[in-house]
Amino acid sequence: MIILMIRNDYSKTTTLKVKFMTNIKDLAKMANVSVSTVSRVLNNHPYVKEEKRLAVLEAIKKCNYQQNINAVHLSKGKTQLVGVVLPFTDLPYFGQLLKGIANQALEHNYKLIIFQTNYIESRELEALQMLKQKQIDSLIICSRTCNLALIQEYLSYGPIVLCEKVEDTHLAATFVNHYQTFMKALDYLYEKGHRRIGYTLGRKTGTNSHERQSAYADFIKKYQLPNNPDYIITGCYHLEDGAQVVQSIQAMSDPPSALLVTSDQVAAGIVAYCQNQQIAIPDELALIGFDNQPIAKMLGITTIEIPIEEIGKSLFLQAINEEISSIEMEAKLIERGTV
Amino acid sequence: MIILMIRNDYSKTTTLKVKFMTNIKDLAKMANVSVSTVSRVLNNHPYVKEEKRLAVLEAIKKCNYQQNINAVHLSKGKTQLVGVVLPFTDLPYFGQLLKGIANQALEHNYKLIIFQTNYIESRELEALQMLKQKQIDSLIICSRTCNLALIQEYLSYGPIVLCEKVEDTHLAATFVNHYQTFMKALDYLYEKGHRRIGYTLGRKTGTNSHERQSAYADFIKKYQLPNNPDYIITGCYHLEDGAQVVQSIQAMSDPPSALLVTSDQVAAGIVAYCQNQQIAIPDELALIGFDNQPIAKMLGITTIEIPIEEIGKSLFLQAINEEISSIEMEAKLIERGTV
DNA sequence: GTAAATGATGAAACGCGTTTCATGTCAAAC
DNA sequence: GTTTGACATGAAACGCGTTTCATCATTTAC
Repeated sequence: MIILMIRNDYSKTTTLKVKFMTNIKDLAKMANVSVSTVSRVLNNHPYVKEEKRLAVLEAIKKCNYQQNINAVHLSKGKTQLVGVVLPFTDLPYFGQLLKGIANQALEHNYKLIIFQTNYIESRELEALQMLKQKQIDSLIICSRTCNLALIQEYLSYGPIVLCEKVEDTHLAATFVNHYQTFMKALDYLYEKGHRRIGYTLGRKTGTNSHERQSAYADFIKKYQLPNNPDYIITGCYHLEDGAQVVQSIQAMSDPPSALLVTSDQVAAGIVAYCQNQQIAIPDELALIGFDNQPIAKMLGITTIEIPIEEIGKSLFLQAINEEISSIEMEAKLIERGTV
Repeated sequence: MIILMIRNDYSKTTTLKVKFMTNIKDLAKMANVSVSTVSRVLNNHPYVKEEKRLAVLEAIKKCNYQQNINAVHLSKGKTQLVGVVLPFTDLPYFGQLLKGIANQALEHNYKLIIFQTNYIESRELEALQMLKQKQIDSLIICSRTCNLALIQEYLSYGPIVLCEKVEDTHLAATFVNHYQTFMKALDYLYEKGHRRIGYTLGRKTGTNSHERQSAYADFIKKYQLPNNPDYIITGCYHLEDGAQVVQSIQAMSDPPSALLVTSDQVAAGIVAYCQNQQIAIPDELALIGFDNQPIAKMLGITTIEIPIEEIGKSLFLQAINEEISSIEMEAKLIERGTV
């Protein structure tokens, strides 16, 4: 039930307020100096006599002055704002990534503006537009659905940083080599005797998914394993998707004996549902998750650790740096009980 | 291991670019109209002859024109930006809240600017400053550590919305009645025969924690139960804090038989650790979580459902509305297997 | 046929800082 | 005693749209 009480009308206050806003010109008058001098004081520039500086400072205090930051932005052509494009804010992976970015932003006195896209291309475009419009100084794209070429068109308006492996471009990026990582995990399962290996993905498209797919393709070619398209299960993002994964496996005549899972969340969902269905892990079904989230530790899920916060940190630093760099982060297999 | 390759220098490009930026004045010249007319076209105002409109539109296309949004902001005194203050971005609760806010922001053509505070007061102050500086039109404070009086000082600069019960003020808010909810849960446990009931909190301070505390105090008074300060365990935010909770309970001579837990995450951590320690749930320890997250469903945790996304939605709507309202959301006990 | 309403359009003011440039002062340098 | 460099300061240009106001052209109304 919702209880609603209307208590006040805000608008009246606003109209009045406007007149009372002091600007730099008023300050100049009050302190008997020029606006230039006020600006110098405001920005801590040298060449202001202590006497005048104090006068300005006093005027500022007296009238509760506050810079209109929009004027500053217009004037400077910079906003100290970095855009962050990410599909969802409620997936732990992106939550942590954002945390890593946010902590650095704080340290460098930048603010973040969030574009939650739900993987809708037009929203990514909006973010790019804002770069062009100079509302943000640079843009971090944590995951995208739009074309790489499109992004490149906007490169001249400010740094754009990606979280995926990009070749031969002027784009900065921090990423893990998902091909290599996935291959390592597959090899590990092979060594452990698995020959029917499946995997789950979030979405079919996207660089990281493609890398995983091509690693898998190379893997089955390498060991001359049969290619079973059923073994690829997409649309797995959340904990609750785990049940569905197990169900679709159960429906197979020749189900996989091991699964490489999108994230630890999904892996946890699988573990839980298997417990429910009395499917023994790892004997009947082996699992490797991704990210090494707390939940993986809790449930003893073998996983691939990805330094998400570190990546976030790196992404941010690239966003505010002129130099374009490409940074690869190392992922690490953490053996626990699900293989 | 990190591989870094410096590929290019961005700065050269920027300096050049500036000269090539077209502005509204240029457009006016190109289309042979006044800047006012260009502005009218840009903003879809009436009273422009189709002929001129087309001329302007063509000029826009021809020179790849893009508004300098900072100039717009300065001129209009609005930014279509809403600030969101939240302590952490990587807690599911806040992730979901943000999702609810973000979805509405999108729908109303607003962007969000995130202030991750880690509960550091100065960062909350920064957000308030940005309201004063007009960088944001309004501010949503999901959780705060600063004084309410401080917030009120900034109220004249724009709407501020809180996510807690506030009395007798000009502050808008959407919240759940944590006192009532907590009491309901306590009563429920009492009915089920529990007399030694403890609870965990994130932090000791904060309105919501206080409400829970005072509900608890009233509860034990009502039933004349002993007041055992050990039964209150603070600092519980994450999954992994669950283990510590169980450990501290195990160390008690007279441990609680039931626990009201901060969040489903923490409850899940407790469940996992209890499984580990072979503590039977609910027989040896009953649990009620909060939020009704997927993990609670997965693990069969009895919990209090809180419509987080709904709250987020409401918070946003309040943020962009002139009217100041106070909206209470209903929480619901969901019985599962941990009581 | 004239008054009134409506449509169109541009000049100029406004929002508000930052930064460059020209000018002036004063002390150290030779 | 004059040159030079460092220190100080203000006027003005600049960044770029939005909006008001005045003006003029058409319609519509009666």
